[in-house]
Amino acid sequence: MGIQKRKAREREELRQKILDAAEKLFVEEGYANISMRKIAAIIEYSPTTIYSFFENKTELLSTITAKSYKDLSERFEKIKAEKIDDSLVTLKSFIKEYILYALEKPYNYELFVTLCKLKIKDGTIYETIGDKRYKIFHSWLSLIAQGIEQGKFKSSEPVSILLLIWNTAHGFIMHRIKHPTLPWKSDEEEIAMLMDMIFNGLEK
Amino acid sequence: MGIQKRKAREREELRQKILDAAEKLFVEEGYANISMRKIAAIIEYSPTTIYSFFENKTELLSTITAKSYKDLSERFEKIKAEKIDDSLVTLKSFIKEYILYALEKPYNYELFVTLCKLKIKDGTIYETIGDKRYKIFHSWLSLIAQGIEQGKFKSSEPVSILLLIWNTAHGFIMHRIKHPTLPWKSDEEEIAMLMDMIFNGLEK
Amino acid sequence: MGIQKRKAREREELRQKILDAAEKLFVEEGYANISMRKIAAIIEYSPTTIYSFFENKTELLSTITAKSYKDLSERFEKIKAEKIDDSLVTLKSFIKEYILYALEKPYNYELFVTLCKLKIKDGTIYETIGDKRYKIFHSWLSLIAQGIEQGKFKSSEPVSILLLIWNTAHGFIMHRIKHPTLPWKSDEEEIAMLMDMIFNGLEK
Amino acid sequence: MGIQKRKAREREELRQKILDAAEKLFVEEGYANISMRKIAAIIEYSPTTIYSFFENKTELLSTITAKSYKDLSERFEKIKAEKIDDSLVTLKSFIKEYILYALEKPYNYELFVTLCKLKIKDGTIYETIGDKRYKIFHSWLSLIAQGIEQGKFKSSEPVSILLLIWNTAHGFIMHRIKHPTLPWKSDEEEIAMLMDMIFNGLEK
DNA sequence: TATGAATGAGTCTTCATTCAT
DNA sequence: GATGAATGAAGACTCATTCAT
Repeated sequence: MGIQKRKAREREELRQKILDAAEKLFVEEGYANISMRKIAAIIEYSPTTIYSFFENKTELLSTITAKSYKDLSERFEKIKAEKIDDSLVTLKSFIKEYILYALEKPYNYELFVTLCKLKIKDGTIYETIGDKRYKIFHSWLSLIAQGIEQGKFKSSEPVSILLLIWNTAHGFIMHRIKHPTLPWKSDEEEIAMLMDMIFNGLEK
Repeated sequence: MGIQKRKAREREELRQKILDAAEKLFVEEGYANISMRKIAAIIEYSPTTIYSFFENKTELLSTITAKSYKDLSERFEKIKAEKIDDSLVTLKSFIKEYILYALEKPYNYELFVTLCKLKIKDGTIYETIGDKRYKIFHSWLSLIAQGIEQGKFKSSEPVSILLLIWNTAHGFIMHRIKHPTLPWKSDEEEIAMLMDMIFNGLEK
Repeated sequence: MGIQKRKAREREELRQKILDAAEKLFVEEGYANISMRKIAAIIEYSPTTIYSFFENKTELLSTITAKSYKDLSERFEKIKAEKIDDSLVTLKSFIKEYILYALEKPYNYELFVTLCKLKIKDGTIYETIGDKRYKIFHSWLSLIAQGIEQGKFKSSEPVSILLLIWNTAHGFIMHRIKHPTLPWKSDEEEIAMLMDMIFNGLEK
Repeated sequence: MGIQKRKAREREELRQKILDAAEKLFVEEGYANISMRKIAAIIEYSPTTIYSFFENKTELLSTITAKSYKDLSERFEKIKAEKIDDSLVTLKSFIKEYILYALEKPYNYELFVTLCKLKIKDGTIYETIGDKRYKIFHSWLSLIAQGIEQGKFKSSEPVSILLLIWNTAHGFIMHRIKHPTLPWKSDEEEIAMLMDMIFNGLEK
């Protein structure tokens, strides 16, 4: 039975190599320039082999996307696990983590932003990519709600506050990524300035 | 003479149809997926016809871009013409106009954002698309500098303030465009909330 | 009626301009790079205009070819007109003229060589381009025949002698044209050397 | 193993078919009119298939050319190997071989002649096709030099003699190929006549 | 008579995908 | 399970040619 196990393991490794190669291309040349041939060339297998793992290019790409999103999700799970009492402090670490992740893996962030569909209904936020559901902003929203209850915000509308924060973070991230030649300070400093503006603007 | 006029008009209309089709493709499939063939298919003419209007793909694309930017530029010229005394009031109308324009012509805005290259050197901002130079943010920057001199801002760094404002506006615009199903309030209200946050956050 | 005359003259001039432009392209960029568009651009008329003079590209090109050949023909007529007594002297001036013309208008020469069909039957030489018949080598052949009668050649076969001479001239011309960087002497000297070799080789 | 061998053979045959088709096009329509599509049509495969054998059109064409030249080269190596003492005798066999090869493989010869670039500097001859260097005429030149030293030629300029010989051979070859309906004698006889003319013309 | 407008076929090349093995 | 071979569709672009005016 050891043989079968090894085979399965090797196969899983090859699958991973494909995904890594695709992500590499994605990061280096952008979404539009991922080609099955190029992936095959990197892993030194024939293009056909890729098709034994993924139905077609679309499936491969959406697998990568899902992985990106999962990565981001997991980061947040870690923070949540730390269980900090102060709602705003926790919220701020979420935001910071979000921005840092985006700057670290800009292409993944762009993919996520491009493909994620959001809907908010009855104070609950639905986040879907393809068929899968996620819940990153869920925690943001409940932290904001807590903050409102504790009388910390000028506004009393959690959804509006969430959007203001999310939009603002996003704007910074995109410009930071797309205009690297602008005179940015260090990421730490930029994020601090941004946070200052946001929370000075929103807190009572 | 009437015949020639009509012909010229029809031709101009066709030219416009080409540009519209290209913009449509841009927004639906992204910059990389604009193809001469697809444009031709949309306008129901042969690809060759497009070449009777534009030298090549590059020229076509830069025409679209330049037009977007010119539109935006012109809006600002109008505001500037109104000559308001209070620097911050003027700045706010600029920002509002910027956002309103972007929401009104989202394709144009996206193109502009995608292709515009910015550089700031010695407190001057250089904005280039292809070979052409523009100067939209110029006025923002000097208004901010004025505001600083008048002791209105916490920070004394005009460039940082400019970037904070610009980023924030951009983040709102993109999300407002890309996630239309989110529970946005009216544009007026959203902009008001955004401005509140920004200026409460930045002003002394 | 002067008006009609003028119109006819203008039209003939335009036709000539087309041919000149085509020949220019032909000389500058080679047979393969003559395009109707380029011709039209040179004469500053629309491509369609050319079609009112020539059925199609093929007809235009064969017109040029015919003209080239006619040029060459006429040169020889001039020499013939000079009526020199000594058959070999006349033959030599023909050959020299042939080579000089070819070096002067190399593209025309190439066209002529490419398109001319030769047949020799019963000591008579038939030279055709398309449908037209010419008679350049006719005179060569009869001069050679005279030379043989006068006991000047080793061989007594006029056709073989003609071919030897023609081949040899052609080889020099083509290499002279195609390999301009080789260390050629002046055309005069090269031709003299060639003639020496040919006639020392063939004469008794 | 038999299967793999057969496959390899079939593939090699297909490769050869591509080269043959290209050569056919070259001769029928000229170098400029060889197109990947036309080749594909001749071999009844899709154009893409050709790209699995050759990187691009340039590589295909230079493969043909290189092959032509190599063929010719090898013939000469054989003669050289025979080491004959008399310089002029050897030279004559070289020339004869050159002509025979050209008549046997006229397409190859034409390609070689079309693409080979020659330069002579300081009595050395440089023969290049694309990037590659060859040395066919090298031996001719040194044999001629020997002949001069042995007082066999009227002229004492090896380069001029080489060119005279080469030009003359070329002229015969091209006409022999291009005008097959002329009343040529057998190749042997024609070559003999040509040699007679050349060497009677050049030798003391 | 001359042309502006339009096209279909062709140029090289790349790519996702399939199929027999 | 992996692949070599092959393809059809698409990419930008050029050109000879036609047709209505």
